[in-house]
Amino acid sequence: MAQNRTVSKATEDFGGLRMTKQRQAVYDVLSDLGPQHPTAAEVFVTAKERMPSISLATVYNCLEILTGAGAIKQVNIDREASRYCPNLQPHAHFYCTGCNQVFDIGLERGADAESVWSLPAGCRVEEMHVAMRGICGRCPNCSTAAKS
Amino acid sequence: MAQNRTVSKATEDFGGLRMTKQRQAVYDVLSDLGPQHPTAAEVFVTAKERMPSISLATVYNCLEILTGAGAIKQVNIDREASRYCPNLQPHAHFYCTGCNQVFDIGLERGADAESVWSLPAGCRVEEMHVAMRGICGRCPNCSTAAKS
DNA sequence: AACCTTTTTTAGAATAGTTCTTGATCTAAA
DNA sequence: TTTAGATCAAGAACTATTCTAAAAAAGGTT
Repeated sequence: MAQNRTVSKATEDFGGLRMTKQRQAVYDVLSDLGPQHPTAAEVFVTAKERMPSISLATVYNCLEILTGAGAIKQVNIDREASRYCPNLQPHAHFYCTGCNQVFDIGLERGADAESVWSLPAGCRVEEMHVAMRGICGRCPNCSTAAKS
Repeated sequence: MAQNRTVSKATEDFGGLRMTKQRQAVYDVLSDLGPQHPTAAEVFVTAKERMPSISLATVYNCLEILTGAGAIKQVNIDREASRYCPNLQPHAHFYCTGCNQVFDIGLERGADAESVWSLPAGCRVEEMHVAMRGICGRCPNCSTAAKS
């Protein structure tokens, strides 16, 4: 996971953002836990193991700043706790109600998610969030459920 | 707005749901305020004008029950307060950061929102939420912003 | 109608996630 | 080294929502 990201992650520079120890730690935790799409509280637990002085408020602060700088993405599914993800490619999120996990879903080759929607003229989309909910069929629990 | 819905709204029957006075009131408020996508608190204000005894907890309860019965849809954009909408057609939501309003966006004729995403085999989507954020270009405020 | 059971409503307390506040600490520049 | 501004830590505060317990309403049965 995150193969070709690992090399550069420690030195990546996002729009003149000052990479403090805390921000780096939060970013690193996120890129290590990437596919798990951790919540702020989950990031905090792992970050605290590595840097015991870090506080939850700081984790929130860092996540917000990293999001604003475009280094990570905030993922909201329903009104559950926000999750964070270091995948900057355009992608959707699939929340599996069987195993309670969030998966990234890429675009089909050549497809464009925006064009299926009939946007009024003059409408300018700056951000698009696509979330699906269902059964992933990957885990034992889910593959049984998927058959029904 | 809601032209061909108005006639039937008072008598619509959603899966054997008991249509209590409160549920009817909440549903009516929602279908009157439809395009505004009101929050629970906003529904409460208008519902209370019509039925002064109604409580906020009941509004939440009714909205949940109506959502579960498929009579209305819950709309979540980022972590802002949930909004509710009586439009049952498949549609996306456009949140305009210029005028702070939410618009429904329909599918292009013949288009399918799911097929642009490369879902792993066995994955079964039960629900899909699409939210966009940007500038609508409809109001004076926004049409200026849209040009830049 | 009178009784019983179940559902719904109400009002307020409780909760969870997040944001805010304050003072301390760090950083970069002069 | 001093100074100004940015960042951090800890805990209080806030907000949307859910929970709880008791009262009220709605059905169903005699």
